[in-house]
Amino acid sequence: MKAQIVSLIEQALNALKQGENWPEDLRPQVQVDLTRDKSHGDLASNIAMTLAKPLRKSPRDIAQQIISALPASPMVNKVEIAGPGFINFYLNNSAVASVITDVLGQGSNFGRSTIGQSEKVQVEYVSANPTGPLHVGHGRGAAVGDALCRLLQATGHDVTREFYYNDAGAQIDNLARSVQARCQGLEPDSDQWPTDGYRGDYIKDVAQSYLAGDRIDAEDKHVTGAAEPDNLDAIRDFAVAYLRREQDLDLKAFGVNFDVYFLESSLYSEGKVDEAVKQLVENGHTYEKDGALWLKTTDFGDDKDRVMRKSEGGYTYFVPDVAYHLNKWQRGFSTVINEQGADHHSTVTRVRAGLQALNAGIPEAWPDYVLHQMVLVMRGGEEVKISKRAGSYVTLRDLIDEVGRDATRYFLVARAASSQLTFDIDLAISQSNDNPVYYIQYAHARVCSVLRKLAEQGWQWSAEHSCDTLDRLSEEAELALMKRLSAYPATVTAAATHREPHTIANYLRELAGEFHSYYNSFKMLDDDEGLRNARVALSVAVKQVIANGLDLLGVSAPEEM
RNA sequence: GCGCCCGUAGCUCAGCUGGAUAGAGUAGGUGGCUUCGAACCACUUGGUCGGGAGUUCGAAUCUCUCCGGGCGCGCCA
Repeated sequence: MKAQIVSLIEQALNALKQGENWPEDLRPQVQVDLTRDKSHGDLASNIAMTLAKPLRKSPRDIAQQIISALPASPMVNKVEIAGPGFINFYLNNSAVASVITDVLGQGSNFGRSTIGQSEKVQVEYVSANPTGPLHVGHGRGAAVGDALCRLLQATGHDVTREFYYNDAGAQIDNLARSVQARCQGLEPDSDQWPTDGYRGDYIKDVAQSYLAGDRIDAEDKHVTGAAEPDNLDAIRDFAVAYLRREQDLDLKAFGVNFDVYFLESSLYSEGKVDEAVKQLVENGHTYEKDGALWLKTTDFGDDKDRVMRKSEGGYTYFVPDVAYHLNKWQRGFSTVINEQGADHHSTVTRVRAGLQALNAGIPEAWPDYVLHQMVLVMRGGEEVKISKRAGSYVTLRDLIDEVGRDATRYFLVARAASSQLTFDIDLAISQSNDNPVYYIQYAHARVCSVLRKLAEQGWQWSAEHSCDTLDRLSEEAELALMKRLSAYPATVTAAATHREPHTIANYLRELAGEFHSYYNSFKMLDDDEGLRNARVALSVAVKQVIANGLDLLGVSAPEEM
């Protein structure tokens, strides 16, 4: 209905443009918003105020001209000028109620759109190295990244979900030596414990499994333990596969899946790293200094140049990173979104600089980044430090087990990624009934309950027939609910374009709140058949939109609780 | 010192590309189940939107500058 009002205003403006001598280049953007206060009507536009300066007239005069030029519309009851020059539109009830017909007709497709035009988009998220179980920070990345993917799919993008991990290099060597030490019966506090070794108890589990000769089946790796404590290579392969499998299980329990697992080692084995380096050297953006090879990232906005090849001969991590992103570009992803922890934000400039230096026609601001800030974990009133090496640790699986999958996902995705997040485990566990996610789910379950009750009473209801009775919905609460429902599609597209899945959580909270309030004030299953059918239709529409929205967040919509 | 993020009610946080009297949860207070599920609702207490300056019809929102907190600033990833 918003689009129709915008169209009416545009027609009025075009008419005015003929009569008046408006500047040619004046192309006003018509903005129409749902009003916050019902005394301001249903929809309002600030167009007159934005035109005041270029036209050198008072906003209220312009508003009056626009109103006079507005074409008649069956959905508009009244138009008023208010305040400094707002144009307020009052809609008739049937125009507002048409959203119910839309929701019931479109079902799970309500809110979905094709604005993405099947653009190939890749989202890389989690991308944890296989050196330990996933922790809360990874959980936030998983929740945000997955919700982003769902949003992009809902808006018509062709989405690929990708997980990149480092299965070679110094960290993996540390891992292998740590497992080996456990195989030899060493404890982390031993003098002989490897420097920078991983001290967590899970290392002991890996060692035991290796010595037992277990077979490990991870998503992309299958390894049998060689049971030889001296064979560091075998231990390395086994440990990586073991921890990859653990992460797979964590992600599966969290309801997060990937299309592609990309191994850093493949970039080396397929010569992609050497190719990228060669290209960078040929393009003249590198130089030798102190026995190392440097990339002049300062040519592309970095504050200092970066070492590509260390004096000992190995590449620094960002070289395979650049090769990896070149590979993404070559795979045809016009948009790539990297969801990462903000502690790695320094890679953004570096990767982009490397890609520019390749001179491969990649846009300067490519790829996109969504960076989430740190998660502060509270337990027993104290902050739990996350340290893999120390082994003090809140794993994602602990959270799922203790708090529940739905609540964990909701908590981690309900806040803006740019804000730090305090996850109070005690609160999430002990007061789990006051959890906002249950509040939303409860609204859904309530409608399901109403439908069960309806059937028990022997009453019939169908979406098709109820549409004739929607004019019975005239209570303030009902009109407000319907307006809220009609705002859903725009909420979805905005969340997708701005990459802000948390706005869906906000929307659902408000929708659920309005529904609970409505439910407590009015009887759904009224004896009056017309009124009853109309109210049930509204309730079912609310249930549908809650289900659609929760699905975007990866949270379930239970029929009973 | 430089870069990024944050600073809104006691606490945790929303406030869409600037819009009409700043919102929610939680905590505190008072009420509401013989009636569709009380995991709910109604009312109520509580804020110089960190400070200051600027941009304009209008700023929590944009710009600048201070103050405070987080995270980065490796020939680690």
